Amino acid sequence: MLAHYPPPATQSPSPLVAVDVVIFTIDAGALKALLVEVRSGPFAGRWAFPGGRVPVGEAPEATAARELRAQTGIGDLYLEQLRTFGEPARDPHAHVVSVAYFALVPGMGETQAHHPKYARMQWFPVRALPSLAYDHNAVAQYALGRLQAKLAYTNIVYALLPHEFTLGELQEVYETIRGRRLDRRNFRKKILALGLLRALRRQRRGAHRPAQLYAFTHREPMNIQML
Amino acid sequence: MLAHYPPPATQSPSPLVAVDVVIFTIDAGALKALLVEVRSGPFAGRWAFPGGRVPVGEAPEATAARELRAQTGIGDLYLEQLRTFGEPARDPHAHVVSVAYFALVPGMGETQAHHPKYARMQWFPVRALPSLAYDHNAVAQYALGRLQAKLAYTNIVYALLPHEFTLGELQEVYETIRGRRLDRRNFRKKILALGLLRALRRQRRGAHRPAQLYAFTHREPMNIQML
DNA sequence: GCAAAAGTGTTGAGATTACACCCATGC
DNA sequence: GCATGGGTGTAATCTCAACACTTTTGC
Repeated sequence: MLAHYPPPATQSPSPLVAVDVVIFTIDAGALKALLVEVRSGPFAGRWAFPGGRVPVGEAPEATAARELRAQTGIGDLYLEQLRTFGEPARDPHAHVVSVAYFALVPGMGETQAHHPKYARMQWFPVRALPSLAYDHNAVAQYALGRLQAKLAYTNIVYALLPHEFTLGELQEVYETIRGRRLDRRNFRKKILALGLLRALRRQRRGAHRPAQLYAFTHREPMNIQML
Repeated sequence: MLAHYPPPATQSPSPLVAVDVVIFTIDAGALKALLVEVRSGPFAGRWAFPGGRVPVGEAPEATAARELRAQTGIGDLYLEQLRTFGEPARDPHAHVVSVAYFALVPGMGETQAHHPKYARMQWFPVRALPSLAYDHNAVAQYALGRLQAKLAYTNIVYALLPHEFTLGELQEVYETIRGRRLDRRNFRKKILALGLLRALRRQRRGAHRPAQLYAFTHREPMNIQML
């Protein structure tokens, strides 16, 4: 778009611009985040959140979505800006100002894609992350705080759940992220009173008594007092 | 710090990095923001939030604090990151990724400093801002939303008030920012019950009945359910 | 029949709202 | 004396938290 403006060689040097994406999912009753192994540089061999450089002419959010799709195959997800991390020392190789994003994908994404930049890719439980490259442990902590906070006053849980789910599964997501148990009767009263769910005509059959299936009436982010 | 790493001429070009600072204050019973007049470029003559380029080796937050002090003389203030705006089209001159900050200064700062980059500097009522340069109207809207939200669950009002103040003045700040009237008795009960204030031994004398003066017990940001 | 998850109401405590009158001062 | 903002309490309502038993199914 702005290609007719040449790179500003005459201007004073600027830090590099990058994005990092913290992708959360719920898997096996645990909150997990996707990490990739850094292949080269001072942090080679360490785990980090997926990301990449922002080229001139592309919005950082577009870079985040594009890199995510390229590296993981994940296309449809909830993506919001988290915070920008710009300490000069966060990357010893160069001063990189990184816009961190925060993404949610529903249960088990089959993310087995590959990317030349990274050796491996794996979901890690958020409560037990390894020592990460760059300042990514701080990024992870910030992202978890944001997720916990937004769970209370928005409806973004929808992005962590498949299209149909039981109230038990929904409650389990809340309990997993907030890290404490909730009363089942109070939870159901509250969530149903909000009118965000519609009961489907189907039930989930499992090892025990069948459970009513529900779906969200709206699958866009809304501000609502949930908990 | 990282001066021994030369500017990455070998790397692909990166957007420029800048900061913009939305400074709020309460003045004459109105919420105001500080704007400067852009002197050159496509937006010459328009108003914008103060800001500047982030040099290699400096954290964006440090740039924001430094520019603010240089341009306005304001040194001691509340400063937090707001959000990063990086749409390529936001600045027609070049792709500038700008980290926006959000600052609060207590009543009437005597900010009459000058800076060669800007012609004029002036406080504008936030509810009646002119058409701003870049995407700064969107930045303003985002900042106002953040201020309103944080007023409800933190104690950051302290940064908008002088060291001593009356409960009436405190309530007026809340009413100004939230844009609606509050019940005086309920407000006082609530705010005093939080234990964030201590009554001083002095009173404010004015045109009418003298009012008890209060001060905050803590002047650091804390998360607390205020309203 | 038994283990395991689903489903369902009531009560008490605390928080929030609504509301009206007297007080101290400057002019 | 009057206009103006300061100061104070109570009752009704709503919200939130605590709490136990029955149902349905697979095995």
